[in-house]
Amino acid sequence: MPSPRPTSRDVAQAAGVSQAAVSMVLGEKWRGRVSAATAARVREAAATLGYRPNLAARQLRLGSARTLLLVVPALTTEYFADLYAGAARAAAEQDFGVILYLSPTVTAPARDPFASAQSTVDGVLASSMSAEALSTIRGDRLPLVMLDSSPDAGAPTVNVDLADGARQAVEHLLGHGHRRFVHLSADVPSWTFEVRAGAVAARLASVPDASLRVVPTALTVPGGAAATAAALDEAGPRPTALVCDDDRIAAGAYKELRRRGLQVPQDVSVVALDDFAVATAVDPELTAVRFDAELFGERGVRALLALIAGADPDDRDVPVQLVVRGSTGAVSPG
Amino acid sequence: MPSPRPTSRDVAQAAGVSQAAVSMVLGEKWRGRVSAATAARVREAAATLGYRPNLAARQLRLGSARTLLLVVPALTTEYFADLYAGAARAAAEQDFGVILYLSPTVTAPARDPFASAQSTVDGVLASSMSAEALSTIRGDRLPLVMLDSSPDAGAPTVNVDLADGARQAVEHLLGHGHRRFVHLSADVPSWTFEVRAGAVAARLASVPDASLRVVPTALTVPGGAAATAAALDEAGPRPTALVCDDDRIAAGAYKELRRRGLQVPQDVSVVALDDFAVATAVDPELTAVRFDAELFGERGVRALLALIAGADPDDRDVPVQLVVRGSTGAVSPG
DNA sequence: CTGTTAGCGCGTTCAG
DNA sequence: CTGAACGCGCTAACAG
Repeated sequence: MPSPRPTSRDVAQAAGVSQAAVSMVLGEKWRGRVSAATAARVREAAATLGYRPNLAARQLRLGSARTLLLVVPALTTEYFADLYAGAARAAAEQDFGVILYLSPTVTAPARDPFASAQSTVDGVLASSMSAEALSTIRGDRLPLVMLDSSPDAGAPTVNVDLADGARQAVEHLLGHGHRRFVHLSADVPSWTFEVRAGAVAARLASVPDASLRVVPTALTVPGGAAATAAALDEAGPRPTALVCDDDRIAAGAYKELRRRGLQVPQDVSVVALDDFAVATAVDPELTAVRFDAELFGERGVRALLALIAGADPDDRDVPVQLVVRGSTGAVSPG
Repeated sequence: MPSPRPTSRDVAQAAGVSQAAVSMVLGEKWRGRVSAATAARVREAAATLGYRPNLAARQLRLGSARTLLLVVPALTTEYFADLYAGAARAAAEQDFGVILYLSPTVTAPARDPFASAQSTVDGVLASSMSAEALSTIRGDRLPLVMLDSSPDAGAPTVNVDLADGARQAVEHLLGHGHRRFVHLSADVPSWTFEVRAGAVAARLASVPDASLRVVPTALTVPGGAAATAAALDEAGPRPTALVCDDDRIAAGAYKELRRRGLQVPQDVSVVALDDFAVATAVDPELTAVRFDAELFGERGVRALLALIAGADPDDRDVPVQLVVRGSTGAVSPG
C-alpha cells in the first residue's frame, strides 16, 4: 500500500490544531500568532508524518513555483554542466529550483521553452544567446539575466572577464619574446568571441613590432587543424604564437603542427582561452585561461534573484586566471 | 501593465461557452461532447488570448506534474549532457518534462532529491547509482528505472552493451596479432566497469597464448599515466596492447608512453571503451567504443514511461560500435 | 447529442 | 488560534 502523502490537514489533525496554524508554523510566520508549545507540537507532527507541502498547491495559491529557467545553447561541454551545478546550488540556498532548457540548435526547430519547461518560472537565465533567440524567451516580460552576452542587450548581464584572460595570455606570450601571432578565432557569431578577438588585437596593437593574423575557425578539432594549416601556408615568416579560442581548436592545431614536424612549444607556442577536459589531455598540456564555471552560474542566479526581488543585480565579472602549462615557452633561437 | 495570464475562464467567456467545454476541447476529450464548430471557436479564442493552462492547477487536480527525475552522479562529461538531451526529447514527446538531480559527490552531503527538485515527480531515472544511494531516492516507492546498473538491483534497467564493446575492442587487437594485454580498469566501484573488466578477461581467457594484466586506474589523465607507468615497470616482456576504460585514461597513457619514447601505435596499441571529446583531440586519435548517449536517455525514458503506464518496460541494451582510428595497429616486428 | 453546474485538490491568508 | 474563502483547471453528474 503506497501510503498516500500526508497533507497539511493530516498534520493539523495529528497536532490537534487547524490547517491555518500548520501553515503559519511551517512557514515561519507565527511570531506571536501561535504559542511556542503549539508550534513545537506542529513541527513534531510534521516530522513524524514526513510531511512535505504540496508544491502545486502552494504555487497555485502563491502564483510562483520558485523556479528559475536556465537556457543554454547546448550541453555539450562540461562548461554548461558546471554552470548548471553552480546555478542550482545558489538557487537552492534560497529555495529556488533551476530547470534547464536546451535552446534549439541550428537544425532543430524552435520549440516553446515554456511548454517544455512544464512549469511556471519566476525568471530566466540565458547563456550565450543571440538577441533574436532572446525575444522568444521573454514571453511575458519575465525577469531576465544574460550570461556571457553583450551588456548592451537591454538586460542585466553577468560575464566572465575573458577580455582580461585574452590580455593575460598575450602578455604571457610577449614576455617570452613572441611577436608573430595568429588568433584562431571561433567562427561563431557570439559576443564572447568578439570580445576575445578585440582584446587580443588591442593588446597587440600597442606593440610596434608585433604582427597578428586572425583566422576564423570552426569550434572543433578538425576546424583547428584546418585553420592552423591555412595560417602556416600563408606567405611570410612563420608565426610563433597561436592563440586559440578554445581547447578543441588548440588540439586541432597540435595535430597540424605535428604533421608538419613542428614542436610545441619549441617551434610554436599555443595558448587556449578555455580550459576544459581537452586542455590537460593533450601533450604537452595547454597553457590556458581558466575560470570557475560554477561561480559563474552562482553569480548569475544571485543577480537574477536580486532582480526578481527588485534590487539592483550585482553584475561583477567573474575573474579568470592564466594557467601556465607546457605549451608555451620562449621563442626558439632562429 | 504586465497583462495577467488568461485563465480558462477567460477563454470560456471569449468563446461564449463554459469552462468545462474549454477543458474538454483543449484536452482533446470532446469526441461527441462538443460540436466541431464550438471546438473551433474555443481553439480560436485560446489562440488569440495566448492561453496556457496553469500547470500548478492541473497538477493539483490530476495529482501529477508529468515530470520525470533524472538522477546522475555528476554532469562532468558530455555523456550526461547527451543523456539528458535524449531523455528530455523522448519525454517531451509524451508531454513529460525531465528535471535533473545531481547526486551528491563524495564530498558533498546527501541532500534530499525531492526537496531540491521542487516538484512532484512521476518516476525516477537513475544513472550509474550504487545500491545504497538508491534507497534514498525511492522515498515513496516511485517507479524507477536504472541506467548503466546491474540488472539484479531489483529495478528494471536499461544498459549500454559495453560488454560487447569490450569484446569488439579485444577482438580488434587480437586480429592485429596482439597477445600481451593490459587493462587500465577504472577504480570506481561501478557495475559498468565490472562488466567491462569481465568481458575483457573472458574474451582473453579463451586465447591460450594471451596474457592480461589488470591495473586499477583513477579516472583522470594523471591516473592513466600513473597506471601505465606501473604496468610498464613490471617485469617480463612489454605489453603491446592497452585497453582503457575511458578516453581520459587513454590520454594519460599516451603521455607516459611518449615520455618513455614509445610510439602509438607502432610500439603500443591503445583502445578506449568510451568515446568522448578527448578521444579525437589526442594524436593519434583513439580507436574507441562509441554509443549513442542520446538514444540511451531516450530508451531509459521510454522504459520508465512504460513502467508508469503499467506496461512492461522494454529493456533492450543500447548497441555499441567500435570506431577504428589511429591508435591501434599491428604488433611491431620484434 | 451538446453543453452546463458544482465540487474537488491543498496550502495560504483574512476576518473573526 | 480557527473557519472559510480563494486560486485554476478537471470531471462526474445533470439538464436541455
